Amino acid sequence: MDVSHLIDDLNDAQRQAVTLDDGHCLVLAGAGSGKTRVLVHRIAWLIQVEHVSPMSVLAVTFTNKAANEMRGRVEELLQIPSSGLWIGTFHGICHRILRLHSAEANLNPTFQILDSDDQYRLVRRTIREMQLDEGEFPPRVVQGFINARKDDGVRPDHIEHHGNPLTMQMVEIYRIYQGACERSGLVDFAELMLRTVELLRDNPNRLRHYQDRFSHVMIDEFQDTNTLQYALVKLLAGGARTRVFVVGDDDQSIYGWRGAKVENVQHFVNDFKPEIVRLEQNYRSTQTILEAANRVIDHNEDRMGKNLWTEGEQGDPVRVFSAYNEDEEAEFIVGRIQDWLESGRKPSEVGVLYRSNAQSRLFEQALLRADIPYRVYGGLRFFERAEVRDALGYLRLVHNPLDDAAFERVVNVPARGIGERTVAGLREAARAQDISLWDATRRQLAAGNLTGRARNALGAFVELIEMLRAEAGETDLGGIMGRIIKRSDLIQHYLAREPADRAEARQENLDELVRAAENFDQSMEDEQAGLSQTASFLTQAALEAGEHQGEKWQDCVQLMTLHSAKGLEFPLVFMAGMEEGLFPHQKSVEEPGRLSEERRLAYVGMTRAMEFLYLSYAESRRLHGQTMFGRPSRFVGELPPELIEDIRPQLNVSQARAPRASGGGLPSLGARVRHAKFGAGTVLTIEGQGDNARIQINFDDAGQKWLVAGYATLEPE
DNA sequence: AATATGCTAGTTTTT
DNA sequence: CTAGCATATT
Repeated sequence: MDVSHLIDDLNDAQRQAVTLDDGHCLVLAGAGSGKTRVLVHRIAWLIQVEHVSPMSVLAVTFTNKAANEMRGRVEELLQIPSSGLWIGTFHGICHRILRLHSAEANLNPTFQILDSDDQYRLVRRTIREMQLDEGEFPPRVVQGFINARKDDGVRPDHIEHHGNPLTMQMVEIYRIYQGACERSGLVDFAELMLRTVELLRDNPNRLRHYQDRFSHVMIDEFQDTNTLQYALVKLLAGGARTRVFVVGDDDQSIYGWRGAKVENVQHFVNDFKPEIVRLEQNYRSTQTILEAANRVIDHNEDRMGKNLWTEGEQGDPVRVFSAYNEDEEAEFIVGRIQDWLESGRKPSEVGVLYRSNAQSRLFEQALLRADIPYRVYGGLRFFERAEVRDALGYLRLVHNPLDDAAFERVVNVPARGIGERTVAGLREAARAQDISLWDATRRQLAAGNLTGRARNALGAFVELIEMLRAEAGETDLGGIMGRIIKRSDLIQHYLAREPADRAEARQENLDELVRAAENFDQSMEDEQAGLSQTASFLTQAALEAGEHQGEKWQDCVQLMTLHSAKGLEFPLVFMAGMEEGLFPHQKSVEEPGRLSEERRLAYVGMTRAMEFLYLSYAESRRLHGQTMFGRPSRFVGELPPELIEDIRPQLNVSQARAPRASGGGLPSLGARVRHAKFGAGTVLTIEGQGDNARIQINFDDAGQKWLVAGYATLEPE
C-alpha cells in the first residue's frame, strides 16, 4: 500500500513524530508548526501502516472544536469514517465511560450533566439552605473552590482545612452540594472527570479493560491538562503495551489560573521517558514576527526551550503605536483597518486582540462609526442563553422528576404565583422526607397541606408537567420541545417583560431550539449506552454549548481576548492596551509566578500574526471612571529595537498634551511637577477644586501620594 | 411580583 | 464609568 501521502509533505521533525515506532512521545509543538497535522497524520499512520485497529486509539482534546476538526481531518486522510476510533474532549470521553459503567461509578443510569450556570444556582441554593451569609461565602467563590478541589481529585473528607473555620465551612458546602447532586442524578463538569478517575482507580477490571483496549493514547494541548486529567492519562497508560503520544507547548500555557499545570509537561518527561520531538519550523508568520516573539518569551525561565524559525520572508517590522489616550488608540487601529480594506483585503483577515473583555467596547464603537463589520468573540453561546436554558429546564424536569435544579429553574418561570415562600415550604418538605422537590410537591398537594393560591398554582404546574410527560411518550423530540415552549407560555413571558426586539430574539432562539431538537440525531454510542433520545439531546446541550453568537459566518473583523485567540491566525493582528497594569494585568504582577503566564499570553498573541503585527498602548486611559497614566507594557520593552518601527515615538506626557503646571492654579492631569520632599512626579488624579483639591501624584522615587493642594507646594518641573 | 434605587467591584474560559 | 446584584418600594 502506498502510504507516501501520509509523510510526503511533512518536515523532518514532523515525520519523526508521525512515524515513531516505539515508546512514548512528547511533541513540543511551537505556534503554527503544524501540530494538528502531526496528530492527524500520526493516527492515520498507526492505522494504515502499523495496522493498529481504530478501536485501539484514543485521542483527547480540550474543546469540541478541536475534536471535530481532528475527526474530520482523520476521515479525510483515511477516506473512511473514523468508526471505532475514540476522538473527543476529556469531558466527552469521561462522560462516555461513565454512561457505560454507571453502576460501578455509583451513578444513576439516567444521570444528567449539570453545567456551570446550574451548578452556580445549586451552590447558591445550598449556601442559602445552610443559612450562611452570601457575603462571607460568595457562591462564585464557593463554586470555584469546589471545582478546584475536584480538579485536584479531592473529596470533602480529604481536604486539609488546618482547622480554618472558613475552609471547614466551604468543605461542608461541598459535601452538601454533592449530596444534592447525587439525589438529583446530576453530575457537574469536574465530576465527570473525577468519577471516571475514581472508577478506574477503584475498579481494576475496568481499568485493565481500557488499558488493554487502548494501545495508543494521544493528548492534544498537553500543557493545559490539570491534575485530574494527568491522573487519567497515567491510569490509562498503566498497561504494558500502551503508548502515549502528547502534543503541547509549554510556552503557550495560559490557563494556569483555572487549574492547568504546565508542570505536567515536565512530569510527563520524568514519568514516561518519552522521545522528545521539537516542532520549531513555523508556517504562519514572517521572520520578524517570530524573532520578536522569540525574544519576548526568552525572558521566561524554566522553559523546555524552543526557537521558532521560518523559511518565509523577513516581512515588515513590528509596529508600535503610542496613543495619547484609549480613543486615539481605537481610532488609529480602525484607520489602519480602513487602509487594509482599501488595499483590497478582507475584514476577516484582521484580529484585534486585547487582555480583557471590557476593552472591546472602544473598538466596537470605532468600527461602528467607520461602518466596518465586526464580530466580538465571547459572550453567551446558543445553549447558554437564558431562554434556551429555561426551555431545556422543562425538558429536564419532564425527563427526570428527580432533577431539583431543573425544578427550581422553571417552577415559577414564567411567573405563575409560586413565590419564594411556597418554594421554601416545598424544600423543607423535600428535605424532611429526603425526596425530590417534585415528589414533595405532589405529596403536599395530595395531603392538602397547601392553602388556596399556592395550591392552585402548584396544581396547575404539576398538571402542566404531567401533561408534557404524557405527550413526551407519544411524540418525537422536536414535538416535545415545541409543546414545552407552547404550553409553558415562555414566549408570552418574555414578550410581556422585555423590550420587543429582545423578546423577538428570544423567540427566534426558541424556534431554533425546536429545529435543533427536530434535527437531532442520536449517536450510535449513545444509543448503545441505552440513552433515550432526550437524554442524549440534553447531554449534548450541556457538553457542547454551541457556536459563539450562533451567527452565520460573515466577513468580519474579529475582536477577541488574547485567550480566545489561541489556536487562531490572522494576516493582520493588533494587540491593543499594551500597558503595565492592563497587560500584564495588575493582579498577575502582584502574584508571584503569574507574570510568566502573562508573558506567554503575549507570545500567544504575537504568534497569531501572519504578515503584520501592531502593538499599541495609550499614555492615558480612563479606567473605572478615573484617568490613569500608565507606562508601556514591559513586553513592549522586551522587543528588540531593530525589529520595531515606532509609529509615534513616545512623548513625555507633559510635552504631549498637558500644559505645564502654572503657579497658583491647579496642575493639569498628567503634568510633571516637583515637590520639595518627594521630588519629581506625574499628576495622576485631581479631586475637588481650589485649595481643597486632593491631588494624586506618582512620584518617580517616592511612589504614589495623595496631597492637598492648599498645603503642598508644587512647582512645575 | 414587578419595578426603582443604591451599592460595589472591576482578568483571562472550557467543559 | 457601568453592569450586575441586593435591597427597598409600590
